[in-house]
Amino acid sequence: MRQNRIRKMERFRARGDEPYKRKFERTHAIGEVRAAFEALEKQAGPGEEVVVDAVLAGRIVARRVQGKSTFMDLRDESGKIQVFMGEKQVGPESYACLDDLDIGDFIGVSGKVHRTRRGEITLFASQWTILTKSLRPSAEKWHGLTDVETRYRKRYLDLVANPEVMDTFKKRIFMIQTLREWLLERGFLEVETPMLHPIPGGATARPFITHHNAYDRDFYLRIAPELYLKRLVVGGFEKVFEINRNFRNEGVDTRHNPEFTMMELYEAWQDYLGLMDETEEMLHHVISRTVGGEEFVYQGMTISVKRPWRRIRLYDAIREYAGIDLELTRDRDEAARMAERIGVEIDSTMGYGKIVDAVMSEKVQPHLVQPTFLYDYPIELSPLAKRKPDNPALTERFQPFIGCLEVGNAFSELNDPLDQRARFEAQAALRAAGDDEAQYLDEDFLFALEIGMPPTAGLGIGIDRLAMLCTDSASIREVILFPQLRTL
RNA sequence: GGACGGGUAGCUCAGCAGGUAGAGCAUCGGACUUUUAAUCCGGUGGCCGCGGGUUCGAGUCCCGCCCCGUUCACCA
Repeated sequence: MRQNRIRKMERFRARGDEPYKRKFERTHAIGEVRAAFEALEKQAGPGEEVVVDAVLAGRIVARRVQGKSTFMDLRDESGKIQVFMGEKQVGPESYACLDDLDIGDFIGVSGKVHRTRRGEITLFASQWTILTKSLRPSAEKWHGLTDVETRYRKRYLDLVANPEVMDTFKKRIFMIQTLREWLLERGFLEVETPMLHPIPGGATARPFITHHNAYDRDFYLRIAPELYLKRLVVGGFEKVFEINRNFRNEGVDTRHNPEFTMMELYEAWQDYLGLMDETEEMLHHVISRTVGGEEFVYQGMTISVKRPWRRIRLYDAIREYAGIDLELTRDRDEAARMAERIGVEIDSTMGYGKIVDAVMSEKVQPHLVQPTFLYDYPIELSPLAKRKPDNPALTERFQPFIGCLEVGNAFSELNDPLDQRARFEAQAALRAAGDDEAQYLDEDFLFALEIGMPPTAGLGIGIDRLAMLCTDSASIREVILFPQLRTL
């Protein structure tokens, strides 16, 4: 089949017609000409014929040949239009060359746009030219491309065969743009911090390791930008954010890709409750703009982002949904017994914090369909968050959940350098005890805190998960253009 | 890493009682100037994921491996 197409390509060349053209001047994108035509039709009187002259370019996605007339569907990024070519209209010589076209080829066409008798907006061609010859067929016209592995490994085929996939990614793009504009309008400055970290910090996760040859040092792909963004706040930036990739060397599933996109912001003079208000406003704005309303459906769940959102203390949520009161104890073993009694599996390596976290994910999270903030987390789970003044076992931290997905994480940032050092040391002890996800001690970050970071609140939003919600995608791979698969 | 499901033509899929590998679409040839999943007639096309085994004979049964999906474990 490929050989056949190469022969056709060569025939164009033999006729002195380059099959891989350079620039092509269009008068309209396909979507534009459709809109222009429909607008004129609305103005036109009854029986009055509407015609638009147009030069269009696009990929042939379907072809219906009828002897001396041929219909094709032509698609560009903005839409699809039917093209009619008649032997009389384009000339017999040019018409004969249509034999050398295939589905997948790019052509340029000029002519007049009318409606056919059957009501289809159609470009009646007077001339056409090959722009790019395709040498391989992509997919079947009716079923498209459904093989998930091919869709992910060869995303270009997915985009060609399944137009709704492009819609999904355009929604993601729009969502990020809306988020960025919201932040910029409120005076946040977008910054870029390193991807290569000498010490991986800012989250509890296993890092990817790489090597710098000239320095002969190992570096880690960042697991979070947090500690660098806070250094900027130390330096005097008061409102900063970054939208960029994080890398975590963990398992891959429908909600986790090894590289994922995170928005992190830091705001001086703010605390977690104030930031909760801002987060609610921000997510409400971004989601409702992206899905086109305050309600949307995610995996069969109807979700309303109408404000105000529910706010519930983590321990209260556990009491409500798990029926146990973990706040009564700080003892690891007792917490483990309570968790096991309600069927949550606990293993001996889990500390108090992880037990609370396990109960939350298994018993609480599945109920958080409508937007909900959980807040006030135990200190063991939050080594970078400020303690609550009235209860040093808790931190000023919250997480927004929507559609049972955890979409973010925020807290009043710990800016007491001595407390931060003690927390890092506790993490180091966990690490020594075999927890390879415990956080590393970053001496320079502590130095920065000793210089002084003003009161600050920080927020991270998982962009991919937000995109999943806005596009009703069951898997994170549906919202990442090139998701990570095993190399073949 | 475990469990379950899957890998057959370019695409979407059938075939499993072990007996020469099938359909639709695409493609190639023929008819057709208003079709839109066009229609009608005829044709081409396959390391049946990879490797081993059982058998006269394996897409089909057995063993090992690879890849994908779902899920559990770990995590965001």
